[in-house]
Amino acid sequence: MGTHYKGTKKEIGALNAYIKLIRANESLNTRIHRHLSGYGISPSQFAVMEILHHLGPKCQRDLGSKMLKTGGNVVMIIDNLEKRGLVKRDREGKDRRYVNIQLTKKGEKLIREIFPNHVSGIVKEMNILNKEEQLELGRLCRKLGLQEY
Amino acid sequence: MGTHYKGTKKEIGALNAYIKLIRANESLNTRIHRHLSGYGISPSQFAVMEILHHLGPKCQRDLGSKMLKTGGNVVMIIDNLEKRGLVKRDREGKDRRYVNIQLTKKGEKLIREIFPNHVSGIVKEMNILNKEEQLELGRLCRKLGLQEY
DNA sequence: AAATAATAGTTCAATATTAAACTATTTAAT
DNA sequence: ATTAAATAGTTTAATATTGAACTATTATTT
Repeated sequence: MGTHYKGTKKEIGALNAYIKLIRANESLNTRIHRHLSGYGISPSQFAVMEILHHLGPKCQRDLGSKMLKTGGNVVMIIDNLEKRGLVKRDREGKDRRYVNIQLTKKGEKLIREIFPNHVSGIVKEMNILNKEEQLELGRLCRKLGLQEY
Repeated sequence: MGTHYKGTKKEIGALNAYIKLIRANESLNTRIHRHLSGYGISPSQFAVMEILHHLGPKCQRDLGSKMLKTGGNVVMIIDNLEKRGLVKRDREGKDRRYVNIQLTKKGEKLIREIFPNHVSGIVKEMNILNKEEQLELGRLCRKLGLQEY
């Protein structure tokens, strides 16, 4: 593990931490999303349904900013969820630019069915870290994520 | 920040740490890869070129396993790099199943040009954590990434 | 009020990504 | 040696993802 780049200690330290972060993320995500394939649902589709389930209806812009994805991407994800009858679009607010997205009955039923597996998968994976380590990981990641340039 | 799910403390702790990990990763990656767009090179293409630059020629299977990507995906990435004359395929080993991938002169020149910006971007981002925090982040991430089920 | 800015969403082209079916080659089993 | 199993790579279909150009609507400026 670790970088093969020859640089200053500061550079090597930064690269090693970064590489481990992205590898942990990719490896965890692969395992945690494995159970979704049985439902024919993609990780992005699941992410949208989870937000709608826990936070209620949201416009596409809000969904995109929560998932850190672009507008065009959100259109595609919602299109595919709508085709399967899991969410519906509604453009009836005062401001006609916004499209409100909400789960259908079918979508609500599905996310209630899937979500417990999702949680137990995450718990199982994160369990290799104790409570304090999980808190520390969260603290470090939050510092990194919050930066803006 | 944090989950809105109502569950046990253990569940909430695991979910919060996980969410912060993936958000840090997505947010960091977006910023760190920004400089690539000027070269018309995608993050995946860059990842391949970086591996070939630091470790020498590799077959597609090895590239895939280092990047945690599927075989079909590697084919596509190499196709696009090959079209631009940045890498070349070579199927001349004893075992004719393997395709050896190596940087062309043009590819080598480009990665030498891009890589310093990449390193300085990562250093700049990781700099919000001190040396000890970077080590601790690496340790925690490695534990998470190494799990196998 | 008319012109201009900004905002939400859509479309499009290019690349990424996976999973599954497939081809070609090599290795193992009988 | 022939068959069976494993391995490396390719192809295909579906979804994801971005960035850029575009439409429609609302807010701001003058």
